[in-house]
Amino acid sequence: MDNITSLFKKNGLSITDGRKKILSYFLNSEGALTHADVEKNAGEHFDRVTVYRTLQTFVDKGIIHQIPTTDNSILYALCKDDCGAGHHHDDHVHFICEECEKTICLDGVMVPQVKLPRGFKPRHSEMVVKGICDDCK
Amino acid sequence: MDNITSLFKKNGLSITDGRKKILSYFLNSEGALTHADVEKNAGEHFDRVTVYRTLQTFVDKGIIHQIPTTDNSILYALCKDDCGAGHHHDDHVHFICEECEKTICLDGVMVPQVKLPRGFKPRHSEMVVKGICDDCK
DNA sequence: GTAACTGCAAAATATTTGCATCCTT
DNA sequence: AAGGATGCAAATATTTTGCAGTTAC
Repeated sequence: MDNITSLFKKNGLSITDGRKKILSYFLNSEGALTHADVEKNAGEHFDRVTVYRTLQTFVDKGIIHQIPTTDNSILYALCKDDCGAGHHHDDHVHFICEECEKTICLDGVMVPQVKLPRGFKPRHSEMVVKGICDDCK
Repeated sequence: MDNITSLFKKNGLSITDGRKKILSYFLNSEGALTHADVEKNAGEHFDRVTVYRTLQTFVDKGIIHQIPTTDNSILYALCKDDCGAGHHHDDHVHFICEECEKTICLDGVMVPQVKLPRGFKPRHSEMVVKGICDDCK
């Protein structure tokens, strides 16, 4: 039983051809992908709706996570091994380079907790840092 | 000639009623707003298209900037240099209530510094926390 | 008067939902 | 066989574009 299969099993997902191909695409790309990338390049034609549902399922199960962007296209990237359904505790800081415009996952930099005023219940925190990345400096 | 007028002048923009009202809304909110916020709450009804174009113009001129989120809703906030003297609207955390959909500026909660990997130069940090606000809890 | 701005209509895109069919277990 | 997954069609929602009328300078 390969990695992909066991990952699906672990999350209670049926092992289907489409899911295997889409996840393989992420593993082989080692980077963030858009919905359009998946729809066009995941190896065969997948219905647009199937891609929406598959990506959402992967996000829900903690297999991939979303990276915020300012251009109306959400990026998706693989999560670290220890993510599970509901708890993306690899919630890390994202860095946007103002030079090359690339968005980079700073996997080693966790979003810090902040103390909120009385009565505020946090559910999800996001932190985006803009500046100049290592390649462009 | 007030702040708003001179700011538009400085950027070569015509001084129109709509732009003044939308920018005033940002100044009075002192925080991040979505397209929908502007369309609904900027003081009068603005055409959806006008809001798109106005926000884009402000971004292009460096009057406001975009804060990416993962839910397909871009946040817009005033840029530092254009805030009133001594006011640094961008340094605090923004809270978005998932119940009432309001965006709240937590003026007392500063965005924490994070330690970035070698070679990364931060210029600007944003932090957005989503959850349930004091009113909706 | 001219160029820039706005609003309406409509086109183009993107996302969600319902349902019938097919596949996994 | 049962429940989940997929694909198609269609309903919604979002964003962009074209153009004619209006406003700022």
